Order: sequence, then C-alpha cells, then structure tokens
Amino acid sequence: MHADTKPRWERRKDARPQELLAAALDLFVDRGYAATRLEDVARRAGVSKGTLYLYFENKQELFKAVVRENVVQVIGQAESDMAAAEDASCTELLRTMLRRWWTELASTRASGLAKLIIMEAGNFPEIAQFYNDEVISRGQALIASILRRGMERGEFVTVDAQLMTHVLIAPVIMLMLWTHSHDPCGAGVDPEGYIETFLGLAQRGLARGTP
Amino acid sequence: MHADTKPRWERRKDARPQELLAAALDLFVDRGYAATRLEDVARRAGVSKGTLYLYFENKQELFKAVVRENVVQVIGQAESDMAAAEDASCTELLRTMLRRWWTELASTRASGLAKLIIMEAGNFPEIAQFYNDEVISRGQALIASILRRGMERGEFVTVDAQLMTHVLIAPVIMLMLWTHSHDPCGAGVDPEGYIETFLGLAQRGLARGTP
Amino acid sequence: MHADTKPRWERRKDARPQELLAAALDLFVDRGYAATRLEDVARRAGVSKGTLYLYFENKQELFKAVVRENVVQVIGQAESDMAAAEDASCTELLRTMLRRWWTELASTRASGLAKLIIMEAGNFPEIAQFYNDEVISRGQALIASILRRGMERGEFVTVDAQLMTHVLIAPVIMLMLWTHSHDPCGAGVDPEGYIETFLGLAQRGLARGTP
Amino acid sequence: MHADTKPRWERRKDARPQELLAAALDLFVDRGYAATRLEDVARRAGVSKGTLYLYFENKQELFKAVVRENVVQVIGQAESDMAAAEDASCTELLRTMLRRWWTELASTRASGLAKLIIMEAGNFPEIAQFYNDEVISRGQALIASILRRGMERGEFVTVDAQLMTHVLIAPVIMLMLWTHSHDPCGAGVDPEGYIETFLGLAQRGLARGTP
DNA sequence: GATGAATGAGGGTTCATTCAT
DNA sequence: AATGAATGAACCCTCATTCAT
Repeated sequence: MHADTKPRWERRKDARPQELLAAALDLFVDRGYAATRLEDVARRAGVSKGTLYLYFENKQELFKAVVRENVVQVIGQAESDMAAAEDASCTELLRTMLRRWWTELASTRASGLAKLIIMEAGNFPEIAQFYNDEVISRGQALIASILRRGMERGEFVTVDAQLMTHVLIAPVIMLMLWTHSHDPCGAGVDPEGYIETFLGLAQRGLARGTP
Repeated sequence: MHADTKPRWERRKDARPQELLAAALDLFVDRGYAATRLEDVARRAGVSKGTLYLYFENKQELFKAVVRENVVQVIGQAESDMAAAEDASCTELLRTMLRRWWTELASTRASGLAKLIIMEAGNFPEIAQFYNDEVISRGQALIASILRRGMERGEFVTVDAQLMTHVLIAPVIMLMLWTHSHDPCGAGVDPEGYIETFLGLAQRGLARGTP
Repeated sequence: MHADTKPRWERRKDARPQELLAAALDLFVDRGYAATRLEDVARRAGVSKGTLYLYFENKQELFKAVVRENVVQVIGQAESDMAAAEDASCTELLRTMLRRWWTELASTRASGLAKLIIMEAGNFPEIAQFYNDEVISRGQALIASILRRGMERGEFVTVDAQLMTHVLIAPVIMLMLWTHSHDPCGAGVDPEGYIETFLGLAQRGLARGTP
Repeated sequence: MHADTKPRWERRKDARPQELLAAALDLFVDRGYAATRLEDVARRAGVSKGTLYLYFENKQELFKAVVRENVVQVIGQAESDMAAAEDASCTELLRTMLRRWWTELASTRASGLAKLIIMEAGNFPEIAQFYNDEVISRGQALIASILRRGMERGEFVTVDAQLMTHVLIAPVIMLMLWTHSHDPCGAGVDPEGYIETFLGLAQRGLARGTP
C-alpha cells in the first residue's frame, strides 16, 4: 500500500537541459538537422514533446544550444591557451592546436555537427551563419595567427596565411567527416596515424630550412 | 486522321529519364536529399509530378539512379595516363594528378555529387558501398602508387603511403565540398590559390632534401 | 519562533480571486477568449499558473466569473435617476441618458466586456442570457420609456418605440466596440464628436416640428 | 462486377474553390477565425486537409478569399452604381445605399464576417488591415461622398461628413452583428422595421427644412 | 503515356490542464 | 496553499505517393 505506483512524471529541472542536449546531439549527428524529429529527441531524453519547449524555444535554438555546449566551449579554451603561449615555438604550437582539435572535437560525437553543417547549411542559412560566426571564423583565426607569428619569427616559409589555413584544416575536417560518417570513403583510416602523417607533412612543408 | 503521322515528340519518351536524372542531379546537389521535392524535379524536367513515377519507383530509387548515372565513368582515363607516364618525375606526376582531379572533376557539377554521397551515405549504405568500390578505391590506389614509386626512386621521404594518400586527397575533397556548398566554411576560398598552396605544401613536405 | 507572528500576506488569500478576475478582465477584453492564455492571466495577477486552478475550475469558469463580477451593477442608478426626472424635457432626458451611458459605461473598461460578450456569446449561451436579462433588457426599457413619454407629450414624432430604441442604442454600442477594439473600423473616431453628431441627428430626427 | 466501387476521390477542379469558400464562410462566421480549423473546412467541402492547400496558400489567404468573394464584390458594384447616379436625389441615394447594404450584405451570411473582424482584429492585424482597406475605407468613402454631395446641393443640413458617416453605419453594423450573432442583445429585432426606423430617423435628421 | 488533383501521415509548435514537490 | 515542470491533444502546414481522367 505504500506506493510502488510510479509517478506519471518526475520533476528534474536541473538535469533536463543536459539530458535534452545529449539526446539532441545524438540524433542531430545521426540523422542530420531536418530529419531529426523533436519528438524523438524528447523521447530519448525521457520526456514528452512539450517539455522540450520549456527549455528551448524551438528546433533552431535547440541546435544552437547543442553547438554551444559541444563546440563553442572548446574553441574558447583553445583561444585562451593560445594567448597564454606567447613564447612557445610556432611549430610546436601549431602541432598542439591541430592535435587538440582532433582529441577534443574531431574524435568526439561533436564532429558529427561539422558534417551536419556542411550538409544542410544551404537549407538553413541562419544556422550556417551562427556556426560560421561562432566556430569557423574563430578556428580559422586561431590557425592563421599561428602561421603569421611563425612567419614573422622566421620559423615558417612565407605562405598566404589564409589559404594555408584552409589547407591545414581540410584534413582535420575530412577526418571528422570520415569518423562520424557511415560512408566507407575513409573507412579504415587510423586516426592516430592519419593525424601524425598529416602533422609531419605540414611541419616539413612549412619549416624554413636552417641556413 | 492518317495514323502514320509521327507524333512530334515521340522521341521524347526515350529522353525523359535523362532529363529527369539531370534535373534530379541539380536539385539533389543543391538542396540535399530530404529537401529536394519531387515536384520541383519534375517541373525542372518539364514534366508533371506523376510522370516521374512512371520512370522511377520512388524518391530513393531516383536518387540511386542519379548516383549510378553520374558517378562512375571518371577514373579510367587517369589510370591509363598514369600507366603511360612511366618515366616522369613523381613530384610532377603527383602534381599533375591532383590538379587534374580538380580541373576535371572537382570543379564540375559532379563534385556536388561527391558531397551528397558523403553526406547521405548514412541513409544509403548500398550507394556508399557502390561509390567506394567504383570510385574511391581506384582513386586512392592511383595516388598511393605514385607515392610508392616516388619513395622507391628516392624522390620522396618515407611515409606510410596509404595514410599519406588519405591526407593528400582530403584537401581536394574539402575543396569539392566547399565549392558545392552554400555554407560559409570555405566561402571566399579561391580554388586556384588553394590548390597551389596545397600542392606547394605537399611538394615541400614530401621532397627528400638533396644532400 | 513565536507562532503568533502573522505571515505578511495572509490577507492575500482573500484578495487572490479579485486580482485574478481583474487580470482576466484585462486580457479577455484585450485579446478575446481564445487568445487569452491562462499563464498570462496568472502572471499579471502575480501568481503562478497552478494557483489559478485553485480558484477557478477552468478557463470557461474563469470567464463566467469575470462576466458576473463586472457586468451587473450598472443600471440601477440610471433607473432611479430617470424616475426622479418626471418633468424634464424628454429631448433633454434622452440626451442625458445616452450621454451618461457613454461617460459612465462605454468609456470605461467595462465597454470591453460588452464587446467580448457580444462576440463570444455564440460560445457561451448561458452568459449571453444572463447578460441580456440583467443589463440589456433593463437598459432598453429605460430608453423606450423616454421615447414613449416624449411621444405622449407631443415632443417626439410617432415612431415604434422598441425599434427606435434599438436604433438609438446601436451607435453607442458601436462606439463601445470601436473604443475597445484594435481594429481600424472606427479608428480615429473622436468619441466626443461622434456622440454629439449622433445626438444631433437623433434630436432632429425625433423632434416634432413646431407648427 | 462493373464497378459500383466508389472512387476514392473525385476530380472537380473547377468546383472546388467555390465549395471551399462556401465551407470556409460558414465556419468562419460560426466560430470565428482562430477557432476555425482548416481540417473542418476541408471536410465540410468534402475534401481532405491537403486539398485545401492546393487552392489557398494558407489560412489567412483563405480568409481573404472569402472576404473578396462575399464582400468586396458587392462594394465594387455599389461604387459604380453610385457613380452612375449623378443626378439622383441624395436623400434617395443615401436611402438606397444603406438599404442595399442591408439586402446584399448584412442580411446574408457574409454579415458574420464583420463580427469576426471586430472580434479578432486585434489578434490578426494583417487581416484587419486587409479588411479595412478593401471594405471599410471604401464603404465609408461611399457614404461620405453622398453626404458631401447632399450638403453641397443644399439637400442636407451641414454636418461633419466623416463623423456622420460613422454614425450612419453604426446601426447597420449593429444589425449585422445582431443578425449573425447567437447573443440575444438584438434578438427579436425585425430587420425590416429596424432599417425603416433608422432610415426615417436619418432622413429627418439630415433633411434641410424647406424655407 | 501523361497529367495534376487528391490524399493523409507527420513534423513543429502552442497551451489548457495536471500533479509532484 | 502555492508552485511550475510536465503532459498531450490539437492545430497549421508540407510533401511523397496514388489514381481518376
């Protein structure tokens, strides 16, 4: 008589947002933006459709929150680290940054978000804009600043910093795509080996020969 | 009333599938799978919605047909060229191959298909498999063989040929994605400059220093 | 821990219903029945959504309560004034009554309620009935009795008293609607000018020409 | 065996819009704008939800079409008739116009639309704007121009044309509301008598005494 | 064959109502 | 008594698919 009766629902205000964001990340990554149904997100988080709207204004805001939670944070950290590493060797700094990108972003579930953006940006311009402003621009600026610093100090050969930035991020982005992609293009790529191969190429390709 | 008068566009019956496939390619590339409405495909092909269903069972079959139609016949030529260039410098050969990839494939509408396949592969494993076997494997083999030849001849530093192949194709694939993407990730990238920057990096990163 | 300390807002318990009714009146008048969200009513009354349900069974009951609360006590005064003005000129009396209607009723928040009742009557027959018995019938009787008296005394032309009553109240009701309406039908109508124009028309239209 | 089987649906392109408009008019008038569900409109017209969207872009456009079909037309006709009646007596013209308003609009199902607009204008500004532009402004202009003409010709006493217009349309609008209202405010009003009573009042109230 | 009108399952979103706290 | 998190039934609208013409 003492109530084994399960309550129809539980009140867990503090945990909900995280649970919803986790569920949303999974589904967005898995199915893409358009194909993710909010009802599924809710169910996966163990709540009803309506509850989701208590925490996120709409689908787009939910997505932005997912990006903020999983990607933007990491970029911010990298930016401050970079600022704090004034006197490190640029070669080393670049290697560190690109590696971190991999370990903290590309190797996580979050890498699926990059794929999603590339895929659906055309259909959801506002989302693309947001991602560009919050993630891409800042990431590229980070890389470019390392390149410029390295060129100033004579560590690197002279290149177009912006173009080289694009070249350098391409392999990491591709790895993200390959990793969180069901397609076999990059199947069987060992991420560790891939990253090292790439870093080696970059290091040699950028290094200024010692006179 | 003479029944022998040939209807004016009898011939169209044969052309219809091609027109539909062309229209579908354009729209799939532009908007992705889910966001492409069959009514738009039909209209672009100059027929009605119902007609499309006379030639393709449903949306998914149309998509498969588009891939089959557009994706295959592109590797053979490169393979024979490669075989014919036995004695060229590997540095030069690699540069030529990667450049051709860009000029003959990546810069065309077909690059949009690559993006599409990478992105929608999760929902169409069958297509992904097909694409991998017919296109990716053969392309990768081509690059890898150049790398191996260059290493044998002492032109290149020693690297893992397969991993380096992945590293080398990444920027070209990314350029394809950027080119046929509405998203701002690679917006403003000048393809020519990008390619040259990349080729320079690769050349320096692979070249064995002359003692 | 002296238990005699009076909680600071014990008294509120009694005030709550009034506060809720006031809030509900404002919002119902502003937005209509369907468009009024109970959450807004609660917030405006300074309580939470759940609290509202402690005092009113549901939205419909709240609405009924609002009507009951605001609609009745308005006719009595006019009735006794009329009785006290036995010997006034009927022309003057009519003018006074219609003016008072405007100044004491139509120009206040209560006029919004009239609109609301007229408009939502279809969905709340019970309320419509109540409103009719308590307000409309008595008001109409008042006007009609002035008309009859004026006709008896030879001040007015002969008309059907009941129909003319309807005609005479129409402009005042319309002014109520226009006043508490967001719609542009009567936008820009100056109530004072409107009333005077109307009274002039009525006076001339009713006056029996002096031979 | 010869097909008593009822086809799942019939193809009646030409009749559909009218059927949908009729169904929509009924429901809008009955329940108001917000409370009318498009599915009900469709069902009443004998089609499915989706079919409605083949003919009307959305709820708002459906409503506008209903107004155009039932109200705007009539105003247009009145405008041209007015223009064609250059030399008629203004007293007569005014009487004719107001009568026509009643016979062609107010006494029809369309009068419910006026109520709807007054009721919901605040919540649907765009609709209110449309109705004002297409119906109210033109109707008021019509009445005002008769008044002005009558004053110029010495038929009418001098009044503020705009205010008097508002006064004159009020009883007709009220009659519309009463007629298509479930509420009892105006219950039992005989429209014919009401109109005549009103026209008499107006005629006497406007007429310039013959010197 | 060809058409395009018609269908209906669903997806995003809102909100009256309930109930664990 | 009071709260506000949670629910779920609706509603508007879209679009792949069907089928009468």
